[in-house]
Amino acid sequence: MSPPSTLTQIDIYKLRKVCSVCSLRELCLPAGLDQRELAQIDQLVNRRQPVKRGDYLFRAGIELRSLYAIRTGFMKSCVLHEDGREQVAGFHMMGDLMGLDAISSNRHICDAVALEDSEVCEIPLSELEALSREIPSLQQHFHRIMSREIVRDYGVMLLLGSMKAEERLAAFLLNLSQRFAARGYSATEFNLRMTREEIGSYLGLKLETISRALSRFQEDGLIAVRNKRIKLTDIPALRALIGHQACGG
Amino acid sequence: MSPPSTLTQIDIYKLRKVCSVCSLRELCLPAGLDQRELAQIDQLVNRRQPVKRGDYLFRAGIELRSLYAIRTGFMKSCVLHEDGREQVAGFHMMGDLMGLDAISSNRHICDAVALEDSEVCEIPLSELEALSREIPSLQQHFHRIMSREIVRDYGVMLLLGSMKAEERLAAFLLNLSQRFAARGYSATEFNLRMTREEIGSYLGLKLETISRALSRFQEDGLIAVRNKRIKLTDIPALRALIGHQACGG
DNA sequence: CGAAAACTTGATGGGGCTCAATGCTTGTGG
DNA sequence: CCACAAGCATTGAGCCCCATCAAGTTTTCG
Repeated sequence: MSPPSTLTQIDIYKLRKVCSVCSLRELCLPAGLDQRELAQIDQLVNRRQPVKRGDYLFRAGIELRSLYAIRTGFMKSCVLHEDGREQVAGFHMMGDLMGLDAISSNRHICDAVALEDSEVCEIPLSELEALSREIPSLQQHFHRIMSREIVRDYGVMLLLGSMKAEERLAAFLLNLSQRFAARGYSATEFNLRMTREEIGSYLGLKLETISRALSRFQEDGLIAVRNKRIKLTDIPALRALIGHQACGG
Repeated sequence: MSPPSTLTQIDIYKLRKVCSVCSLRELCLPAGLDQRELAQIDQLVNRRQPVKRGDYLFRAGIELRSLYAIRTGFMKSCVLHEDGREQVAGFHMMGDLMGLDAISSNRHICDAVALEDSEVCEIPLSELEALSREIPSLQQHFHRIMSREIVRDYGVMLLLGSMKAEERLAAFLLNLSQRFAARGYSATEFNLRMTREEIGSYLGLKLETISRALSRFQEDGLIAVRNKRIKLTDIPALRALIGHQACGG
C-alpha cells in the first residue's frame, strides 16, 4: 500500500502516478501544454486511489471534496429520489471525470459505485479552478468536459423520452461500443460490467425487458451474448434499429 | 429600435442594459463583486437582444458565438435526432443561461425557440472565460451554473426513467411553480407558456396524456386549469403524488 | 460446495399510445 | 366587427408494449 522504498522504484511509482505521463493524458488533459504547465497539473492530481468493486467512491449528500478521474475500472452513478427511488444516471470508464454534479451545491447528488476494481485520480476542485485561471487551455478543456456531460444528458433524455425498449438497448450497446473503441479496446466485443437490472435502470426499463431484448437481438443475428460477454455482430443493423420509430412516411 | 436621443434617455437606456443594475443580478451574477468587477462584467454583456415569439435564438448545428442569459420572456430548447425525432429538453425563463451544451463541440446541440416575446443578454464565451480567469467568484459562479444544469438533467432523467404520467406532470407543475416563486411571481397561479404537446414532449408523453392528466387533476381538486392558465389549489397533494410509486410496503 | 444473486422465459394485465371526432381559442382579413 | 381558418385542446374507444408476477436455471462468490 505504501510506496516502494528504493529510489528507482519510487521514481517509477511517481512517474506512473503523474498526469504528464499518464496513459489517459489525451482523455483527461488538454493538448498543447508546455513542461511547466504539465508539472503544475501533476501536482494538482495529488493521489491515485483504488476503489474496490462494490465500494462507493462518494455518496449522495456528502460534501464535495474532489472531482475524480477514472484511471482504470468501471463505475456507475446513481441518482436517488427522496422516496427511495433510485436510478442509474450513467456508466463511467477510463478517462471519465466524475463528481461534476456536486459543484452546484457543494454536495454530491448521486452515489458513485465501482462495478469492478478501479483506480481513480483525485482532483481537488479548488486547485483545479485555481490552476485553470492560470492555464487558459486547461480552463477551456474543463468547460468542454462539463458541457460534454450536458450533451450526454440530453442524449439520455431523448432516449428515455422517445425511444422504444429495443431502440434504447441498441443505442446503449452502440454507445458502449463507441466508448470502448475510443479507448483502444474492441468496438465489437466486450464485457458488460453491469447487471441487466442496472442496464434497465439506466434505460428506464425492467430487467426482464433487457433480458428479452438481448435474446431477441441474438435470435435476429445482431449480437452474440453469453452472460456479460457481448459481441456485436451486425452494427449497421443495430444502427438501423434506432431511428426508424414509426416509419410513417 | 435605436436608442433614444436625449442624454437622459441614453443614460437610462445604458443603465437598464448593464449587468450591474440589472434586475436579474442575483440570478446571473455572483455576489460580492466590487465596483470595478461589476464594470468589467457590464462590458462583457455587450448587447441586449429581442427575440420574438416563435423565433429561434439559435439552431442546432450552428457555431457557438455566445451564451445567452434570458432577461425577460420564456423559451424552450429542443434536441434533434438524425431521424427527425425531436424532443423538448428544457423550458427556460428569466435569469436562465442558455447555450451551455454548445461549449463541448463549439456547435449548438439544440434549437432555442422563444415561446413568447423575449429579451436575452448575449455573453461571448471567450470573454466570459477571460474574465472568469480574473475574477474567481465569477469563475466559481459559472461552474456552479453548469453543474446546476447537470443536476437538472439528472432530475429529468429520473423523471423520464421511473415516474408514471401523473407523477411526471405533478413534478413538472411543482417545478414551474418553484421557479416562478424564486423570481417573485406567484407560486400558485401562472400561465403555461407552452402547448400540451410541448409539455408532453418534455415529459416523454403524448399530448392527449397531458390533457387527460390535467383534467383528472382538476376533477380531484388539485388544480384549476383553463387553457394555459393554471392554478395550483392543493400543492401538498401534488407533492404527495410524486414519490408514492407502487406503495408496496 | 452451497447459498445468494443474476438471468431467462412464460403468462397476464394495465398504462399510455393511437386513431378519431369534436369543441375551443386565437389571429387575420374583408 | 364578424367570418373563417388553423392551431390547440378535450374526450372516447381500442390496442400494444412493457411491467408485473412467477417459476426455473445458471452463475458467482464466500
